Amino acid sequence: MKKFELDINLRILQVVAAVPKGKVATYGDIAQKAGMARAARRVGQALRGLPKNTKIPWHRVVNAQGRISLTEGSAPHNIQRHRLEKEGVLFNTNGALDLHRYRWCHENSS
DNA sequence: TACTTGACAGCAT
DNA sequence: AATGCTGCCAAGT
Repeated sequence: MKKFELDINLRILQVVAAVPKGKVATYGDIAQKAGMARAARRVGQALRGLPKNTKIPWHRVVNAQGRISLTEGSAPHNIQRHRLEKEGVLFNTNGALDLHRYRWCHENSS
């Protein structure tokens, strides 16, 4: 059996699902919170296997540059940006969003 | 079985 | 600022 792999994906998905609406997180953040500090790529792979109708808010995950890592002009990229904008996340002319503003900081208010 | 690729990120040059 | 290397881990060729 796969042992870990399943569990890892599950953890990643849980972390992604924990990102509040209107906020974003980087692959590195997700990886770290999932317990794999430098396995940012693993996060992308986990998200990559998600079905289109998944409930996981994968669109809230962007790269360290605050940009959508998917190929620009591609459908998924377009979808991600659209969803983020719909949640109030604004993009610069550069095609990037302000991580300093939207990044899901490890705040534990309350 | 070995090498390459990929929704990344951090550091060195 | 731009480019290259390394680490990380799974999947594809």
